[in-house]
Amino acid sequence: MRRATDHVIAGLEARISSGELAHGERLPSERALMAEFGASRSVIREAIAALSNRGLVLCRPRHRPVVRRPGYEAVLEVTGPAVRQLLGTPEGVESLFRTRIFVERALAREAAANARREDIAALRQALEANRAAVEDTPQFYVTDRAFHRVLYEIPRNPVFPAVHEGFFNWLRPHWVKMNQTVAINRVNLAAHEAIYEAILARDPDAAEAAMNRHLEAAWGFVRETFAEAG
Amino acid sequence: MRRATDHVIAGLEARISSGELAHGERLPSERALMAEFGASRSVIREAIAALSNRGLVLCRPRHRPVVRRPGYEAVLEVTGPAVRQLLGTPEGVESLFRTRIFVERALAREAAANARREDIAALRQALEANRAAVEDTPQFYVTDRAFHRVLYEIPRNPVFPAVHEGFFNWLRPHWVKMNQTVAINRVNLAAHEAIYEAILARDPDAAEAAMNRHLEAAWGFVRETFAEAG
DNA sequence: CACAAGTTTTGGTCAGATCAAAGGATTTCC
DNA sequence: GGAAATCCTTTGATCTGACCAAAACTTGTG
Repeated sequence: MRRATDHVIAGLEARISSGELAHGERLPSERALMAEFGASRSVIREAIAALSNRGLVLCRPRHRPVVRRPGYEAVLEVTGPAVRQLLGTPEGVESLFRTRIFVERALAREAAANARREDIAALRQALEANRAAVEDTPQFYVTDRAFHRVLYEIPRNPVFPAVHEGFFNWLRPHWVKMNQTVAINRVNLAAHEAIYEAILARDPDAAEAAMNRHLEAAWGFVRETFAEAG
Repeated sequence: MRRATDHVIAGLEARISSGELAHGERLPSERALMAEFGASRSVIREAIAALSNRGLVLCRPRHRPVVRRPGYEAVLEVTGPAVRQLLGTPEGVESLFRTRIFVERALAREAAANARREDIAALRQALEANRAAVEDTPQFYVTDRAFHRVLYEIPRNPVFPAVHEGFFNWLRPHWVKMNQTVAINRVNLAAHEAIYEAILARDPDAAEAAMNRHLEAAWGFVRETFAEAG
């Protein structure tokens, strides 16, 4: 039992993945599509909504939907609303943060074992940006994020940068609520330095341990904020 | 700029998370909802579709939507269609498989370091099921999956079992296409034994290495199948 | 050539109607 | 009495046609 909507979805999906509808191009108007597929606007509209939820088109209210090349970022973006549901509860936040810790410990190990020369250069550059921004809390957040980003790029697997985006976007609300101070920035800077040193020394165990200390401490800060906020 | 649909979505979300609409209960009929929210069926329908995409309700064609408690499985399920888009390309499959390898290497290490007595018992039980099913290929697939599942449960973080579901469901089509033979089953069984031994010996490095060999070999089998299929 | 005003297109929403499947309620039959 | 077949109401899926306000496009003007 197929719904008419499914037919339209399949048709549009085909036209997108065949490249007939190119990335960045606007979708035909709803009325044009109803002529093309011989369906009413209801089903066209429903199909477009479905494509939007699959990350194939980007919909803004009152604007023509825009075709997007499916990518890992799109997947994470689509996942956003569902994840936010889970972040309503403290346990949800903790689960997600601990997942992040798990991933980044492994990333630190991976970096120590396999980082190339250019990776290490990128890491050092990010570290210097940290140092330069240590007095400027908002800017430090940006460079902090960039430092971790480098680690997600080292495996050269496009899934990881997308996961990085996901973690940071989902957890940001809980992060900015935190009391960010220059003192904490210094702690984090020192932690980054330790991680960098361990990676430079090609010592996976030390890198993992340093990352673990860093993120467990960060989690402690976040949890404190929770406790205060009640 | 708010759309009427957003209002209905918010209203239903509230009624769900407040428990007024309990898990497993059926949503009111579309006609009832349009009376309640003073909106036309179009917006009600669009709102329900949106909730479905957020994993808050489960929709089957021609059936009344059913309320679901938001959970990590729901998130992964919602992500499914988008991920499947990416799996259309061989690079997509490889990225996802390598992500799995990355995660399970870390899980093996984690297990060796922190598995409790009951975890190890579960692992041994799963391993024995592997042994018993080694001649029965379809059954071996089931027990194979169960063995890996145990590893995802060891960190006691609800995100991981959901990720396990995701990996297996997404990759299953590429797995079943593979030439599964008793010979391959034996290879995998031996690999599982090696992983188990390393975890039992509390040797993270050996556990990670064993897992790595296991999954790289598996990836080799999958890739061969690709090459044959063209 | 840029910018403002006017016109057409188009997404968001509504109202009302049809149809076939789902879900009960009812009756039939062992 | 309980399982199975049958009837009837509800309800999801789809269609038609319409209206409005915001976008997108066109045109006139400085």
